[in-house]
Amino acid sequence: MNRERVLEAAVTLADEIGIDALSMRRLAQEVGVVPMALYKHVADKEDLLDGMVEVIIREIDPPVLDSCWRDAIRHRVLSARSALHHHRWARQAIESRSKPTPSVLEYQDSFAGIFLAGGFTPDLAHHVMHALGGRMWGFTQELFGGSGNPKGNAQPPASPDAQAEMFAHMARLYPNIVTIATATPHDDDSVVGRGCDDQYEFEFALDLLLDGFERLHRRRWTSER
Amino acid sequence: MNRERVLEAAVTLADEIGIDALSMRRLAQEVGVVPMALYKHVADKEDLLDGMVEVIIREIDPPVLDSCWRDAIRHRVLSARSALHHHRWARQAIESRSKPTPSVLEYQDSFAGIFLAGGFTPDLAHHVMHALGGRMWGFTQELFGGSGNPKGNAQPPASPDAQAEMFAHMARLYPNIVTIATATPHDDDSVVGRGCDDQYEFEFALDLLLDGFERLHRRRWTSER
DNA sequence: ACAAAAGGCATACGTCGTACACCTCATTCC
DNA sequence: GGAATGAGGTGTACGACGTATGCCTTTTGT
Repeated sequence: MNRERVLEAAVTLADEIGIDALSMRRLAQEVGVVPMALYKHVADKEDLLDGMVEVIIREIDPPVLDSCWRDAIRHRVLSARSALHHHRWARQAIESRSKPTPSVLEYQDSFAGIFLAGGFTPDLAHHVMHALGGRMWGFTQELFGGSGNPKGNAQPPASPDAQAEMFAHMARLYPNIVTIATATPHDDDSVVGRGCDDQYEFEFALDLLLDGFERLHRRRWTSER
Repeated sequence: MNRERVLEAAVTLADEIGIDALSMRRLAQEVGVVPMALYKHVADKEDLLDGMVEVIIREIDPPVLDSCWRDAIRHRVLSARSALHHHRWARQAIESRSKPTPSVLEYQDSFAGIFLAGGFTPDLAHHVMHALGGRMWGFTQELFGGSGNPKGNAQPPASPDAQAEMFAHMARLYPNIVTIATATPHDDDSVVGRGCDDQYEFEFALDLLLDGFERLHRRRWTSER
Protein backbone atom coordinates (compact mmCIF):
# COMPACT_ATOMS: atom_id res chain seq x y z
CA MET A 1 0.00 0.00 0.00
CA ASN A 2 1.74 3.11 -1.25
CA ARG A 3 0.82 6.63 -2.26
CA GLU A 4 -0.14 5.54 -5.75
CA ARG A 5 -2.66 3.03 -4.51
CA VAL A 6 -4.22 5.61 -2.25
CA LEU A 7 -4.54 8.13 -5.07
CA GLU A 8 -5.96 5.53 -7.40
CA ALA A 9 -8.54 4.49 -4.84
CA ALA A 10 -9.41 8.13 -4.22
CA VAL A 11 -9.97 8.74 -7.92
CA THR A 12 -12.26 5.79 -8.42
CA LEU A 13 -14.10 6.58 -5.21
CA ALA A 14 -14.63 10.17 -6.32
CA ASP A 15 -15.91 8.84 -9.61
CA GLU A 16 -18.54 6.94 -7.68
CA ILE A 17 -19.66 9.24 -4.91
CA GLY A 18 -18.48 12.66 -6.04
CA ILE A 19 -15.77 14.91 -4.72
CA ASP A 20 -17.88 16.47 -1.99
CA ALA A 21 -18.72 13.15 -0.42
CA LEU A 22 -15.10 12.05 -0.51
CA SER A 23 -13.75 12.21 3.02
CA MET A 24 -10.58 10.83 4.47
CA ARG A 25 -12.60 8.48 6.60
CA ARG A 26 -14.66 7.23 3.70
CA LEU A 27 -11.54 6.72 1.62
CA ALA A 28 -9.81 4.87 4.43
CA GLN A 29 -12.77 2.56 4.78
CA GLU A 30 -12.65 1.92 1.04
CA VAL A 31 -9.01 0.83 1.10
CA GLY A 32 -9.66 -1.20 4.22
CA VAL A 33 -7.59 0.75 6.64
CA VAL A 34 -8.03 3.07 9.59
CA PRO A 35 -8.37 6.77 8.70
CA MET A 36 -5.09 7.89 10.18
CA ALA A 37 -3.18 5.33 8.17
CA LEU A 38 -3.70 7.44 5.07
CA TYR A 39 -1.56 10.15 6.55
CA LYS A 40 1.52 8.00 6.12
CA HIS A 41 1.15 8.39 2.36
CA VAL A 42 -0.48 11.78 2.09
CA ALA A 43 0.37 14.93 3.99
CA ASP A 44 -3.23 16.05 4.35
CA LYS A 45 -6.40 16.33 2.32
CA GLU A 46 -5.03 19.15 0.20
CA ASP A 47 -2.13 16.92 -0.73
CA LEU A 48 -4.54 14.13 -1.56
CA LEU A 49 -6.46 16.38 -3.94
CA ASP A 50 -3.23 17.56 -5.52
CA GLY A 51 -2.31 13.95 -6.10
CA MET A 52 -5.69 13.18 -7.61
CA VAL A 53 -5.28 16.05 -10.06
CA GLU A 54 -1.91 14.65 -10.96
CA VAL A 55 -3.47 11.31 -11.79
CA ILE A 56 -5.90 13.01 -14.13
CA ILE A 57 -3.18 14.97 -15.86
CA ARG A 58 -1.35 11.77 -16.60
CA GLU A 59 -4.38 10.62 -18.55
CA ILE A 60 -4.09 13.53 -20.97
CA ASP A 61 -2.33 12.81 -24.23
CA PRO A 62 1.17 14.20 -24.50
CA PRO A 63 1.56 17.12 -26.90
CA VAL A 64 1.95 16.31 -30.58
CA LEU A 65 4.86 18.26 -31.91
CA ASP A 66 4.79 17.52 -35.60
CA SER A 67 1.85 19.64 -36.53
CA CYS A 68 0.94 23.31 -36.66
CA TRP A 69 0.31 25.08 -33.40
CA ARG A 70 -3.38 25.24 -34.00
CA ASP A 71 -3.85 21.53 -34.45
CA ALA A 72 -1.54 20.81 -31.55
CA ILE A 73 -3.46 23.11 -29.20
CA ARG A 74 -6.79 21.85 -30.39
CA HIS A 75 -5.81 18.23 -29.99
CA ARG A 76 -4.38 18.77 -26.56
CA VAL A 77 -7.40 20.66 -25.34
CA LEU A 78 -9.82 18.09 -26.61
CA SER A 79 -7.74 15.33 -25.08
CA ALA A 80 -7.85 17.10 -21.74
CA ARG A 81 -11.55 17.48 -22.19
CA SER A 82 -12.11 13.81 -22.72
CA ALA A 83 -9.94 12.94 -19.74
CA LEU A 84 -11.89 15.28 -17.49
CA HIS A 85 -15.11 14.01 -18.92
CA HIS A 86 -14.49 10.64 -17.33
CA HIS A 87 -14.00 12.23 -13.94
CA ARG A 88 -16.72 14.78 -13.45
CA TRP A 89 -15.28 15.98 -10.19
CA ALA A 90 -11.94 16.90 -11.76
CA ARG A 91 -12.98 20.36 -12.86
CA GLN A 92 -13.94 21.36 -9.36
CA ALA A 93 -10.85 19.72 -7.93
CA ILE A 94 -8.52 21.56 -10.29
CA GLU A 95 -10.15 24.88 -9.61
CA SER A 96 -10.10 24.39 -5.88
CA ARG A 97 -6.32 24.03 -5.69
CA SER A 98 -4.71 27.19 -4.43
CA LYS A 99 -1.16 26.52 -5.54
CA PRO A 100 -0.12 24.86 -8.79
CA THR A 101 1.68 21.59 -8.40
CA PRO A 102 4.72 20.75 -10.54
CA SER A 103 2.70 18.55 -12.84
CA VAL A 104 0.20 21.33 -13.38
CA LEU A 105 2.97 23.77 -14.17
CA GLU A 106 4.45 21.24 -16.54
CA TYR A 107 1.12 20.92 -18.29
CA GLN A 108 0.81 24.64 -18.72
CA ASP A 109 4.40 24.92 -19.78
CA SER A 110 3.79 22.49 -22.60
CA PHE A 111 0.95 24.70 -23.77
CA ALA A 112 3.15 27.73 -23.75
CA GLY A 113 5.73 25.73 -25.64
CA ILE A 114 3.30 24.95 -28.43
CA PHE A 115 2.49 28.60 -28.95
CA LEU A 116 6.11 29.67 -28.86
CA ALA A 117 7.13 26.92 -31.26
CA GLY A 118 4.36 28.14 -33.53
CA GLY A 119 6.02 31.48 -33.81
CA PHE A 120 3.96 33.41 -31.28
CA THR A 121 5.76 36.17 -29.50
CA PRO A 122 5.94 35.63 -25.75
CA ASP A 123 3.71 38.64 -25.42
CA LEU A 124 0.95 37.26 -27.60
CA ALA A 125 1.37 33.77 -26.21
CA HIS A 126 0.83 35.18 -22.75
CA HIS A 127 -2.41 36.85 -23.69
CA VAL A 128 -3.89 34.00 -25.61
CA MET A 129 -3.23 31.64 -22.74
CA HIS A 130 -5.16 33.98 -20.52
CA ALA A 131 -7.93 34.08 -23.06
CA LEU A 132 -8.07 30.31 -23.20
CA GLY A 133 -8.34 30.19 -19.45
CA GLY A 134 -10.02 27.07 -18.22
CA ARG A 135 -10.62 25.89 -21.73
CA MET A 136 -7.00 24.86 -21.62
CA TRP A 137 -8.26 22.10 -19.36
CA GLY A 138 -11.12 21.21 -21.61
CA PHE A 139 -13.99 22.79 -19.80
CA THR A 140 -16.05 25.88 -20.24
CA GLN A 141 -16.92 27.88 -17.20
CA GLU A 142 -19.88 25.85 -16.18
CA LEU A 143 -22.08 27.74 -13.84
CA PHE A 144 -24.20 25.44 -11.77
CA GLY A 145 -22.36 22.39 -12.88
CA GLY A 146 -23.20 19.85 -10.27
CA SER A 147 -19.96 18.30 -11.48
CA GLY A 148 -18.94 15.64 -9.06
CA ASN A 149 -21.85 16.56 -6.91
CA PRO A 150 -24.39 13.88 -7.70
CA LYS A 151 -26.76 14.50 -4.87
CA GLY A 152 -29.99 12.65 -4.86
CA ASN A 153 -31.93 15.80 -5.61
CA ALA A 154 -33.06 14.76 -9.04
CA GLN A 155 -36.75 15.22 -8.55
CA PRO A 156 -39.12 12.80 -10.24
CA PRO A 157 -40.04 13.78 -13.81
CA ALA A 158 -43.26 15.50 -12.75
CA SER A 159 -46.55 15.17 -14.58
CA PRO A 160 -46.80 16.53 -18.13
CA ASP A 161 -49.23 19.29 -17.25
CA ALA A 162 -47.18 20.41 -14.29
CA GLN A 163 -44.25 20.48 -16.66
CA ALA A 164 -46.18 22.60 -19.11
CA GLU A 165 -47.14 25.05 -16.42
CA MET A 166 -43.56 25.21 -15.29
CA PHE A 167 -42.55 26.03 -18.83
CA ALA A 168 -45.14 28.79 -19.10
CA HIS A 169 -43.94 30.15 -15.81
CA MET A 170 -40.37 30.24 -17.03
CA ALA A 171 -41.38 31.83 -20.31
CA ARG A 172 -43.15 34.58 -18.45
CA LEU A 173 -40.29 35.34 -16.09
CA TYR A 174 -37.35 34.71 -18.38
CA PRO A 175 -38.58 35.08 -21.93
CA ASN A 176 -35.16 35.54 -23.49
CA ILE A 177 -33.62 32.54 -21.85
CA VAL A 178 -36.48 30.37 -22.96
CA THR A 179 -36.27 31.73 -26.49
CA ILE A 180 -32.61 30.90 -26.67
CA ALA A 181 -32.83 27.60 -24.91
CA THR A 182 -35.52 26.26 -27.17
CA ALA A 183 -33.66 27.35 -30.29
CA THR A 184 -31.03 24.67 -29.94
CA PRO A 185 -31.44 21.10 -28.80
CA HIS A 186 -29.46 20.06 -25.77
CA ASP A 187 -28.05 16.86 -24.44
CA ASP A 188 -30.05 17.21 -21.29
CA ASP A 189 -33.24 19.08 -20.67
CA SER A 190 -31.62 22.07 -19.09
CA VAL A 191 -31.76 25.72 -19.99
CA VAL A 192 -28.85 28.06 -20.45
CA GLY A 193 -27.08 28.51 -17.19
CA ARG A 194 -27.33 25.03 -15.90
CA GLY A 195 -24.19 23.24 -16.85
CA CYS A 196 -24.85 22.47 -20.46
CA ASP A 197 -21.32 22.24 -21.69
CA ASP A 198 -22.02 20.22 -24.76
CA GLN A 199 -19.23 19.13 -26.99
CA TYR A 200 -20.60 21.29 -29.76
CA GLU A 201 -20.76 24.37 -27.60
CA PHE A 202 -17.28 23.77 -26.34
CA GLU A 203 -15.77 23.43 -29.78
CA PHE A 204 -17.70 26.46 -30.96
CA ALA A 205 -16.07 28.63 -28.34
CA LEU A 206 -12.69 26.99 -28.73
CA ASP A 207 -12.59 27.55 -32.47
CA LEU A 208 -13.86 31.07 -32.06
CA LEU A 209 -10.88 31.77 -29.86
CA LEU A 210 -8.43 29.92 -32.09
CA ASP A 211 -9.66 31.93 -35.06
CA GLY A 212 -9.06 35.09 -33.11
CA PHE A 213 -5.59 33.93 -32.11
CA GLU A 214 -4.73 33.13 -35.69
CA ARG A 215 -5.83 36.52 -36.89
CA LEU A 216 -3.81 38.32 -34.26
CA HIS A 217 -0.83 36.14 -34.93
CA ARG A 218 -0.92 36.84 -38.65
CA ARG A 219 -1.16 40.56 -38.25
CA ARG A 220 1.72 40.50 -35.77
CA TRP A 221 -0.34 41.83 -32.94
CA THR A 222 1.47 43.27 -29.96
CA SER A 223 0.25 44.62 -26.68
CA GLU A 224 2.17 47.89 -27.19
CA ARG A 225 2.26 48.73 -23.55
CA MET B 1 -32.82 41.51 12.65
CA ASN B 2 -34.11 40.18 9.35
CA ARG B 3 -32.83 38.18 6.43
CA GLU B 4 -31.33 41.24 4.81
CA ARG B 5 -29.22 42.08 7.84
CA VAL B 6 -27.96 38.55 8.02
CA LEU B 7 -26.98 38.53 4.36
CA GLU B 8 -25.32 41.89 4.65
CA ALA B 9 -23.33 40.75 7.65
CA ALA B 10 -22.36 37.58 5.83
CA VAL B 11 -21.11 39.57 2.85
CA THR B 12 -18.94 41.89 4.87
CA LEU B 13 -17.68 39.04 7.00
CA ALA B 14 -16.75 37.09 3.88
CA ASP B 15 -14.96 40.16 2.62
CA GLU B 16 -12.85 40.07 5.75
CA ILE B 17 -12.12 36.43 6.39
CA GLY B 18 -12.85 34.74 3.08
CA ILE B 19 -15.62 32.43 2.05
CA ASP B 20 -13.96 29.27 3.33
CA ALA B 21 -13.63 30.61 6.84
CA LEU B 22 -17.23 31.76 6.86
CA SER B 23 -19.20 29.38 9.05
CA MET B 24 -22.67 29.65 10.47
CA ARG B 25 -21.19 29.80 13.94
CA ARG B 26 -18.72 32.52 13.06
CA LEU B 27 -21.43 34.54 11.36
CA ALA B 28 -23.77 34.15 14.32
CA GLN B 29 -21.05 35.39 16.62
CA GLU B 30 -20.52 38.38 14.37
CA VAL B 31 -24.15 39.45 14.48
CA GLY B 32 -24.21 38.79 18.22
CA VAL B 33 -26.55 35.89 18.25
CA VAL B 34 -26.53 32.18 18.90
CA PRO B 35 -25.85 30.00 15.84
CA MET B 36 -29.29 28.46 15.61
CA ALA B 37 -30.92 31.86 15.53
CA LEU B 38 -29.71 32.31 11.97
CA TYR B 39 -31.93 29.49 10.84
CA LYS B 40 -34.97 31.66 11.41
CA HIS B 41 -33.88 33.82 8.51
CA VAL B 42 -32.04 31.38 6.34
CA ALA B 43 -33.03 27.83 5.46
CA ASP B 44 -29.50 26.45 5.60
CA LYS B 45 -26.01 27.37 4.51
CA GLU B 46 -26.80 26.82 0.86
CA ASP B 47 -29.59 29.32 1.16
CA LEU B 48 -27.26 31.74 2.86
CA LEU B 49 -24.81 31.53 -0.01
CA ASP B 50 -27.61 31.96 -2.52
CA GLY B 51 -28.63 35.08 -0.69
CA MET B 52 -25.09 36.42 -0.66
CA VAL B 53 -24.86 35.96 -4.42
CA GLU B 54 -28.10 37.86 -4.72
CA VAL B 55 -26.65 40.75 -2.79
CA ILE B 56 -23.73 40.88 -5.19
CA ILE B 57 -25.95 40.79 -8.24
CA ARG B 58 -27.82 43.81 -6.95
CA GLU B 59 -24.57 45.72 -7.06
CA ILE B 60 -24.23 45.21 -10.79
CA ASP B 61 -25.42 48.06 -12.97
CA PRO B 62 -28.72 47.44 -14.73
CA PRO B 63 -28.47 46.92 -18.48
CA VAL B 64 -28.24 49.98 -20.67
CA LEU B 65 -30.72 49.66 -23.46
CA ASP B 66 -30.03 52.66 -25.61
CA SER B 67 -26.82 51.51 -27.18
CA CYS B 68 -25.67 48.81 -29.58
CA TRP B 69 -25.52 45.27 -28.30
CA ARG B 70 -21.78 45.29 -28.17
CA ASP B 71 -21.49 48.30 -25.92
CA ALA B 72 -24.34 47.07 -23.78
CA ILE B 73 -22.73 43.67 -23.27
CA ARG B 74 -19.34 45.14 -22.68
CA HIS B 75 -20.62 47.63 -20.16
CA ARG B 76 -22.62 45.04 -18.29
CA VAL B 77 -19.74 42.60 -18.13
CA LEU B 78 -17.30 45.19 -16.88
CA SER B 79 -19.82 46.36 -14.33
CA ALA B 80 -20.20 42.81 -13.08
CA ARG B 81 -16.46 42.56 -12.99
CA SER B 82 -16.05 45.59 -10.81
CA ALA B 83 -18.78 44.40 -8.47
CA LEU B 84 -17.12 41.04 -8.07
CA HIS B 85 -13.78 42.69 -7.67
CA HIS B 86 -14.87 44.15 -4.38
CA HIS B 87 -15.86 40.73 -3.10
CA ARG B 88 -13.13 38.31 -3.99
CA TRP B 89 -15.05 35.32 -2.70
CA ALA B 90 -17.98 35.99 -5.04
CA ARG B 91 -16.53 34.09 -7.95
CA GLN B 92 -16.17 30.92 -5.94
CA ALA B 93 -19.56 31.42 -4.36
CA ILE B 94 -21.30 31.80 -7.70
CA GLU B 95 -19.60 28.77 -9.14
CA SER B 96 -20.36 26.63 -6.14
CA ARG B 97 -24.12 27.06 -6.42
CA SER B 98 -25.74 24.00 -7.91
CA LYS B 99 -29.07 25.52 -8.88
CA PRO B 100 -29.59 28.97 -10.32
CA THR B 101 -31.66 31.27 -8.16
CA PRO B 102 -34.29 33.55 -9.69
CA SER B 103 -32.03 36.57 -9.53
CA VAL B 104 -29.30 34.66 -11.31
CA LEU B 105 -31.71 33.60 -14.01
CA GLU B 106 -32.90 37.15 -14.30
CA TYR B 107 -29.36 38.33 -14.75
CA GLN B 108 -28.72 35.83 -17.50
CA ASP B 109 -32.02 36.60 -19.10
CA SER B 110 -31.08 40.24 -19.40
CA PHE B 111 -27.93 39.16 -21.22
CA ALA B 112 -29.89 37.07 -23.61
CA GLY B 113 -32.21 40.02 -24.11
CA ILE B 114 -29.37 42.28 -25.16
CA PHE B 115 -28.24 39.84 -27.83
CA LEU B 116 -31.73 39.26 -29.13
CA ALA B 117 -32.46 42.98 -29.20
CA GLY B 118 -29.24 43.39 -31.16
CA GLY B 119 -30.60 41.21 -33.90
CA PHE B 120 -28.92 37.94 -32.99
CA THR B 121 -30.81 34.85 -33.88
CA PRO B 122 -31.72 32.75 -30.85
CA ASP B 123 -29.39 30.13 -32.24
CA LEU B 124 -26.38 32.41 -32.37
CA ALA B 125 -27.28 34.10 -29.11
CA HIS B 126 -27.28 30.72 -27.46
CA HIS B 127 -23.83 29.86 -28.67
CA VAL B 128 -22.21 33.15 -27.87
CA MET B 129 -23.55 33.04 -24.34
CA HIS B 130 -21.91 29.68 -23.95
CA ALA B 131 -18.71 31.10 -25.34
CA LEU B 132 -18.80 33.96 -22.91
CA GLY B 133 -19.23 31.54 -20.07
CA GLY B 134 -18.02 32.89 -16.79
CA ARG B 135 -16.87 36.08 -18.43
CA MET B 136 -20.52 37.04 -18.34
CA TRP B 137 -19.88 37.49 -14.63
CA GLY B 138 -16.73 39.45 -15.14
CA PHE B 139 -14.13 36.86 -14.36
CA THR B 140 -11.82 34.72 -16.37
CA GLN B 141 -11.39 31.15 -15.36
CA GLU B 142 -8.78 31.73 -12.76
CA LEU B 143 -6.96 28.60 -11.91
CA PHE B 144 -5.40 28.77 -8.48
CA GLY B 145 -7.19 31.91 -7.60
CA GLY B 146 -7.00 31.99 -3.87
CA SER B 147 -10.05 34.18 -4.33
CA GLY B 148 -11.69 34.61 -0.99
CA ASN B 149 -9.15 32.30 0.51
CA PRO B 150 -6.69 34.63 2.17
CA LYS B 151 -4.90 32.14 4.30
CA GLY B 152 -1.88 33.26 6.16
CA ASN B 153 0.40 31.30 3.88
CA ALA B 154 2.11 34.28 2.33
CA GLN B 155 5.68 33.37 3.04
CA PRO B 156 8.11 36.16 3.85
CA PRO B 157 9.73 37.76 0.80
CA ALA B 158 12.84 35.59 0.98
CA SER B 159 16.35 36.83 0.42
CA PRO B 160 17.30 38.18 -3.04
CA ASP B 161 19.76 35.39 -3.80
CA ALA B 162 17.29 32.72 -2.75
CA GLN B 163 14.83 34.44 -5.04
CA ALA B 164 17.31 34.37 -7.89
CA GLU B 165 17.95 30.69 -7.41
CA MET B 166 14.23 30.07 -7.32
CA PHE B 167 13.93 31.88 -10.61
CA ALA B 168 16.74 29.86 -12.19
CA HIS B 169 15.07 26.72 -10.93
CA MET B 170 11.78 27.70 -12.52
CA ALA B 171 13.48 28.66 -15.78
CA ARG B 172 15.10 25.24 -15.95
CA LEU B 173 11.91 23.31 -15.26
CA TYR B 174 9.38 25.49 -17.03
CA PRO B 175 11.24 27.50 -19.63
CA ASN B 176 8.21 28.43 -21.67
CA ILE B 177 6.18 29.67 -18.77
CA VAL B 178 9.02 31.83 -17.61
CA THR B 179 9.54 33.19 -21.11
CA ILE B 180 5.93 34.16 -21.33
CA ALA B 181 5.60 35.43 -17.82
CA THR B 182 8.55 37.75 -18.08
CA ALA B 183 7.37 39.14 -21.39
CA THR B 184 4.54 41.08 -19.81
CA PRO B 185 4.51 42.90 -16.51
CA HIS B 186 1.97 41.76 -13.98
CA ASP B 187 0.18 43.32 -11.10
CA ASP B 188 1.58 40.77 -8.75
CA ASP B 189 4.72 38.74 -9.02
CA SER B 190 3.01 35.60 -10.14
CA VAL B 191 3.56 33.49 -13.21
CA VAL B 192 0.95 32.30 -15.65
CA GLY B 193 -1.39 29.95 -13.92
CA ARG B 194 -1.61 31.66 -10.62
CA GLY B 195 -4.61 33.84 -10.70
CA CYS B 196 -3.34 36.79 -12.64
CA ASP B 197 -6.60 38.01 -14.04
CA ASP B 198 -5.52 41.53 -14.77
CA GLN B 199 -7.94 44.00 -16.14
CA TYR B 200 -5.96 44.16 -19.35
CA GLU B 201 -5.97 40.41 -19.81
CA PHE B 202 -9.65 40.26 -19.14
CA GLU B 203 -10.54 42.92 -21.67
CA PHE B 204 -8.23 41.33 -24.19
CA ALA B 205 -10.15 38.09 -24.03
CA LEU B 206 -13.50 39.80 -23.85
CA ASP B 207 -12.87 41.89 -26.94
CA LEU B 208 -11.46 38.91 -28.77
CA LEU B 209 -14.74 37.14 -28.19
CA LEU B 210 -16.87 40.17 -29.01
CA ASP B 211 -14.96 40.58 -32.27
CA GLY B 212 -15.70 36.98 -33.07
CA PHE B 213 -19.37 37.42 -32.22
CA GLU B 214 -19.60 40.46 -34.41
CA ARG B 215 -18.07 38.67 -37.36
CA LEU B 216 -20.40 35.72 -37.01
CA HIS B 217 -23.36 38.01 -36.60
CA ARG B 218 -22.54 39.96 -39.74
CA ARG B 219 -22.11 36.91 -41.88
CA ARG B 220 -25.38 35.51 -40.58
CA TRP B 221 -23.80 32.48 -39.03
CA THR B 222 -26.03 29.56 -38.19
CA SER B 223 -25.34 26.28 -36.51
CA GLU B 224 -26.85 24.32 -39.39
CA ARG B 225 -27.54 21.26 -37.33
C1' DA C 1 -57.31 39.94 26.51
C1' DC C 2 -55.62 36.15 24.50
C1' DA C 3 -54.09 32.99 20.97
C1' DA C 4 -50.71 32.57 17.69
C1' DA C 5 -46.89 33.31 15.43
C1' DA C 6 -42.00 34.98 15.15
C1' DG C 7 -37.62 34.99 16.77
C1' DG C 8 -33.97 33.86 19.94
C1' DC C 9 -31.75 30.06 22.95
C1' DA C 10 -29.65 25.63 24.89
C1' DT C 11 -28.57 21.16 24.13
C1' DA C 12 -27.21 17.44 21.40
C1' DC C 13 -25.88 14.43 17.42
C1' DG C 14 -23.13 12.94 13.75
C1' DT C 15 -19.43 14.19 10.63
C1' DC C 16 -15.25 16.06 9.47
C1' DG C 17 -9.82 16.73 9.40
C1' DT C 18 -6.05 15.52 11.96
C1' DA C 19 -2.59 15.81 16.30
C1' DC C 20 -0.45 12.51 19.23
C1' DA C 21 1.09 8.41 21.28
C1' DC C 22 1.51 3.70 20.69
C1' DC C 23 2.43 -0.73 18.57
C1' DT C 24 4.34 -4.10 15.30
C1' DC C 25 7.02 -5.62 12.17
C1' DA C 26 10.95 -5.94 8.51
C1' DT C 27 15.41 -4.22 7.55
C1' DT C 28 19.99 -2.95 8.67
C1' DC C 29 24.28 -2.71 11.11
C1' DC C 30 27.59 -4.47 14.53
C1' DG D 1 22.35 -13.35 16.14
C1' DG D 2 20.68 -9.56 18.51
C1' DA D 3 19.74 -4.80 19.04
C1' DA D 4 18.64 -0.45 16.89
C1' DT D 5 15.92 1.83 13.48
C1' DG D 6 12.29 3.37 11.02
C1' DA D 7 8.24 2.68 8.12
C1' DG D 8 3.54 1.85 8.30
C1' DG D 9 -0.81 0.64 10.65
C1' DT D 10 -3.85 1.63 15.07
C1' DG D 11 -6.64 3.87 18.84
C1' DT D 12 -8.04 7.70 21.08
C1' DA D 13 -9.18 12.31 21.34
C1' DC D 14 -10.02 17.30 20.20
C1' DG D 15 -12.11 21.06 18.21
C1' DA D 16 -14.52 22.55 14.40
C1' DC D 17 -18.63 22.20 11.53
C1' DG D 18 -23.94 22.06 9.96
C1' DT D 19 -28.22 21.54 11.91
C1' DA D 20 -32.53 18.71 14.27
C1' DT D 21 -35.33 19.36 18.14
C1' DG D 22 -37.60 21.52 21.80
C1' DC D 23 -38.25 25.40 24.90
C1' DC D 24 -38.90 30.09 25.97
C1' DT D 25 -39.91 35.02 25.31
C1' DT D 26 -41.59 38.79 22.78
C1' DT D 27 -44.38 40.80 19.34
C1' DT D 28 -48.60 40.89 16.71
C1' DG D 29 -53.47 40.20 14.95
C1' DT D 30 -58.13 39.87 16.47
